[in-house]
Amino acid sequence: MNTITIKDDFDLEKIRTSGQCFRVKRIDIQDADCPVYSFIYKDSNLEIQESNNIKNDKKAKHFNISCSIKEWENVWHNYFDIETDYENIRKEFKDDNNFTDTCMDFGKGLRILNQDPWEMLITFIISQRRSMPAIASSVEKLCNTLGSRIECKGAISDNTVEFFKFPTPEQIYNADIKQISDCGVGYRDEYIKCAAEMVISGDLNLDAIDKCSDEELFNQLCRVKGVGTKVANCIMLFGYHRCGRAPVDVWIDRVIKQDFNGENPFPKYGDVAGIIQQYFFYYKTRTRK
DNA sequence: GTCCAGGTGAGTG
DNA sequence: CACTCACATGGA
Repeated sequence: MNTITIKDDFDLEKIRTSGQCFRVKRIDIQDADCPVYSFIYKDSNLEIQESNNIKNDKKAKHFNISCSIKEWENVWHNYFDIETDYENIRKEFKDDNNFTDTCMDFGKGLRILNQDPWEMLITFIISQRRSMPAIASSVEKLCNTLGSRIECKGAISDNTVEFFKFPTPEQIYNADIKQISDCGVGYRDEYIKCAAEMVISGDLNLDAIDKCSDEELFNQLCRVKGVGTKVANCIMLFGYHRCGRAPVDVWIDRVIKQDFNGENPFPKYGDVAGIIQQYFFYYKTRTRK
């Protein structure tokens, strides 16, 4: 176990409930000040726990992590988007209006994660017309049924933990359609299998399109059945870190109508529109106002 | 039972 | 282009 220090603009509980990641687990440990959070990225599993032992620094937080410092730097530092200065972004748009200020204050500590594009593609195909808990449930079933099992040692919560990787395109394509359907994905089962076929055949190269412009990347993603404007923007924001993209779902639609007089505010946020959107989304879904 | 959820594809005008 | 409608399922 190792210890790291991060600027006080990083909140694990907010990230877990922010609606961009659906496999983060919170493990409440008896007699511990802070819960342990478990994250998965490709083959890697991270357990991370805020440490309350060192409380002398107000501008920084300290965390115990299950991985090596090297793995933190190689994988998780980028995953959590540590290099981006969110405080500076919030400062830039402060006093824009009351609502924006409230949301940015409320959501301090959120990050836009750098997640696996393939996982984002399937996860957000599943997401349409579903609640966040329902999405999480389907994704977990998909992993547990079709994904490869991994055992890793040196965790915080226990000596060894097991987890399931997100299923590969091959694992999904080779699965019986009923296995996919049994994950509770409804009519989206065919979309999921289709997407896997496109990736396996090379028709859609998820690595190569990382180099594309926003417009071209958007168009490529929309070629997949079940991927429309909103889902494509989610994949771009959470899988390709295109922070100028602001997905408009039912919640953000309410923000535009209720809090901006029906006028879409996102164009004026430019290349951080997706980040501002995330503050709005988090506030709206948490408070349900 | 009813209503809603991080919407989209297909059909029509 | 804009508009309508069906769509499977689970949680509140």
